[in-house]
Amino acid sequence: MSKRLQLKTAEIEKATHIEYFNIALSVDCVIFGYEDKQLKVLVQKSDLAEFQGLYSLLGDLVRPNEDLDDAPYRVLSDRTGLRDVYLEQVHTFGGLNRHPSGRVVTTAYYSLIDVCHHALQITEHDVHWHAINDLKNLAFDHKLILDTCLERLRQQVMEEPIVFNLLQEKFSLRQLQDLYEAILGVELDRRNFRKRITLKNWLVDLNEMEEDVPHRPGKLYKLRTQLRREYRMSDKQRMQKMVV
Amino acid sequence: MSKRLQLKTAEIEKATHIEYFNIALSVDCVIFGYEDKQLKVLVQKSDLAEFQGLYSLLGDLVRPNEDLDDAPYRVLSDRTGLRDVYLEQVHTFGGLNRHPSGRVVTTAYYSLIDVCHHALQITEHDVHWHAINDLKNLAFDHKLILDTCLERLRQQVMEEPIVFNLLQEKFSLRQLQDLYEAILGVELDRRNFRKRITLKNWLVDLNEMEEDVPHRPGKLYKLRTQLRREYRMSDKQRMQKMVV
DNA sequence: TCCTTAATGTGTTAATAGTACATATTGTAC
DNA sequence: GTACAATATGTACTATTAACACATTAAGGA
Repeated sequence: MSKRLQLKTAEIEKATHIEYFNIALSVDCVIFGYEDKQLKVLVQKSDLAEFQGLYSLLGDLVRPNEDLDDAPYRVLSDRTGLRDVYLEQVHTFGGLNRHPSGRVVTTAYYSLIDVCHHALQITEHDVHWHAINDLKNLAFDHKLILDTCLERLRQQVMEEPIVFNLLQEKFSLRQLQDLYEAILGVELDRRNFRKRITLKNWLVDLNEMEEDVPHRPGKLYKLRTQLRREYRMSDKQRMQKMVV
Repeated sequence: MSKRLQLKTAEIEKATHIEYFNIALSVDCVIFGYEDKQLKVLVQKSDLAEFQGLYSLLGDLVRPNEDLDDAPYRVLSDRTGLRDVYLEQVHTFGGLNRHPSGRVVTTAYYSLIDVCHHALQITEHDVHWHAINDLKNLAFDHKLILDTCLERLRQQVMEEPIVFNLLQEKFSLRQLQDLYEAILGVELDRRNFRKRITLKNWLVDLNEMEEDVPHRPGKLYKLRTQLRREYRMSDKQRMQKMVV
């Protein structure tokens, strides 16, 4: 696509003059994981002098021939090796000075992935998991982006069966409750938690037991196959399905 | 800002080569109004041949030196004369072929304004209110944008006191219920509705009565002054307040 | 003036969801 | 086999939601 493309609308005709195309568009991914009873996020060392010593989220510029919603999918695929991840667009941040190198507007997505997934491979040595609670500062406005995504995640976990993307296929109710507590940052009553979960009818009892635990083993469950399919899809895939 | 700006990060250094800056960024506003017991939206005739006869939302390209969240505010101000409107960012649409003239990514906002506001002036002759229920097609992907914003509005009306932006200062409970019904598209029980509203403690009884109605007049209420201030602010203003 | 009409204004009950809390059971480890 | 620690389950209380019926007030016409 050339910058001298055939512009047809009045509003776009002005663009060539004032160089409207001088805004770059990026995506930033808040990639959540769950490990050691802690909610974690994938970060990397910032490569900007301004932010020396700070971590930043994983992101990239959107390519000229790339659908916006494909970009975070590509970032996930490139940096973690994972495909078919859960992805959700959250907010677009367009402050004038959010990027020290120029005008970059970024769309934030959050993703939920299984830290133990066999296909997960983090090759870049400076990319690593970091507990949410220990992150006070991030490069750019990435702390704001993280907080915004975390808030959205907290809103959604009680309504939609999405947290299972953070767990392995089989899990006990205790593990599930630990996860919810890590996400919400509160302690939950075990009996009421079990009641709420069973009421939602999301789970299937596998009639299997935990193994190699230093206490009485709990029953194992998995997410209903139907729901597992539905909530492993990216935003874009879901939207396409809605249209169909 | 020159296109030859000092790029510092690796990811942005690639930009100059591949012409990443060839993506234009726009905002589109779903401006809701309420009239004749119907939820309406401000639309205008599309000026593109491809969409002849179709309406489109009000939008504009984001200016190089303009904060993203300021752009819809400017659109509102330019096209309706209104300032201090309620504005909420909803979603960013970045499909490859959503704009026939080139690559334009758009961030959608919805706004709630009072159709009877004294400062409201729609000067452009092709801009007008259109009932939501009669709109089957819009230019571009604007029908999808409208639907997405409407869905978000429906999610929010029961939680936050925002619908009052659509009404004049004084209103009866019947008028308020009609408005909720128009937004949600369902009929509500009068007694349960009144109970829910009074429980939320949003309203102040003005000890005044409706006048010039062809039936028994109802009591008039207004939104608490505190809330009225809080929920008349734009997204950006609220976020700034949160930081402070 | 009185009666009809149409809308406002309020209360009760049943069902459902949510919260607080106690006891029995099972497997591990000593 | 006994102490321990975690699983598993039930019950009473409260709050919220949903369904539903009747009295009251003003307008308008006979």
